[in-house]
Amino acid sequence: MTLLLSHISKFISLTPEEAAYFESVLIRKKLRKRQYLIQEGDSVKYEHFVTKGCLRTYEIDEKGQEHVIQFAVEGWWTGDLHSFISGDPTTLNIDALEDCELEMVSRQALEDLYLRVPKFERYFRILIQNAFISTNRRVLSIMKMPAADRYKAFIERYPDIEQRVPNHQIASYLGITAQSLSRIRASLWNEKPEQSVRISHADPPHP
Amino acid sequence: MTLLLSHISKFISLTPEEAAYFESVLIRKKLRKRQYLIQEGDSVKYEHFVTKGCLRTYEIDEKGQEHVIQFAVEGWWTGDLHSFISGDPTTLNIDALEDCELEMVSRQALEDLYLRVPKFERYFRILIQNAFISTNRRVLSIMKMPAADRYKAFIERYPDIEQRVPNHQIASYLGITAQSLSRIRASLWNEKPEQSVRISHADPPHP
DNA sequence: CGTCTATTTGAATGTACTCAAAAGCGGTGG
DNA sequence: CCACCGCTTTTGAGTACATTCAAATAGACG
Repeated sequence: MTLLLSHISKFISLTPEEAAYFESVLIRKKLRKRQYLIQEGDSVKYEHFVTKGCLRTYEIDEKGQEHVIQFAVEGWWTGDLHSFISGDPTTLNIDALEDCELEMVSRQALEDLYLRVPKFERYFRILIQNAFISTNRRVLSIMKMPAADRYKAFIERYPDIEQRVPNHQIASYLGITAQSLSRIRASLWNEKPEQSVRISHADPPHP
Repeated sequence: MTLLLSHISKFISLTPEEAAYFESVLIRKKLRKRQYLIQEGDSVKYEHFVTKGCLRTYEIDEKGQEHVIQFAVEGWWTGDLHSFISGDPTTLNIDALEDCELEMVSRQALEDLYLRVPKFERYFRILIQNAFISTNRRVLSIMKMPAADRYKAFIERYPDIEQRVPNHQIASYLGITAQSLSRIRASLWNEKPEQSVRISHADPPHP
């Protein structure tokens, strides 16, 4: 069974026919590292499920600053729901941090799917519900935790992502600069020196 | 037609029977100012639609600091989706800022409703979708805007709420202290003195 | 009126930022 | 294979914005 179908089956159960129908509307796509999936100004036509690789969603503000909104790895959906639904041009960019493989559903296919297999309405409701809950948590964590704690929480929660994504992008996700993150990491070194040797040749910085 | 039904009819259309069935599962509730709707530790049994009044959702951190997550006025849903769905005890508090009237749906009633009138699955999917999109925007605005701009954006977007809610709670919603908000407001005074007298008669700006 | 809460203001502190530059790492082409 | 180039990470110094603590003023409500 594909990664996507097994993901779906955690929430709803499909007959073989329903599963086959669903698979028939999917579009597959490969992306090379650094390629864009979506660029600012596009009208977003698909929602994307990641079967392989890692992507990031970010926005660029007036000052040219990038703000990372989301990382997506295997088993995650990504895209821009707002543009996907409204058809408005997106303000977001999504690009591949690694070579990627995606399964995509178009708006039309999804609407048809909702009518033909209403269970999918439930599947996506639950997905979005979970996404909503976790975004809410993120708002709270930005408001109530200092940056260092947010970083610790991040590596706790997404240890896999932390390994695959450059620090300055994690910094952006956390809402701080790369420099600040670097200093935070340095201060964690002193705090718990045991954990510092995890990767390999990483010596504690030394003045 | 009730406020709730007219809200629903913006997204799905119901037959009179479906509407009647829906209304039959609703529970009405009144709340006096300062009363709790939900308290930390509760297992949340209902989602609540506000037909009258104004409520706030907040969390208290280890240091005893309150963090306002949401305000809800007429036409909004409020509650704790996470606890509502999982049954876990909530970490949130919701209380009434004014005397309130609510319509409530229980988890069981909602599940039954989904089965009997699957269109509701769509209604709530769309609701949550919108909530998700706007929370995402909030994350971005916290990350990329200074507090003063966030405040300006807030009063633009929710002029009604701004009138009804004490400043220190707006400050909390914005993720800043009441003192900081007070200084921000003072600085807006100098910046655009014309707007400061909005309520009474408009004098030509004059330093 | 008096009490309680909300708002404002001041002064000192702190956290994260900007600007700038050095060091580290990785990929590419000669 | 190595030298070079570009990008990432680190470090330093000075700055800005928001915080804390404290106290005064202003409003609301009984």
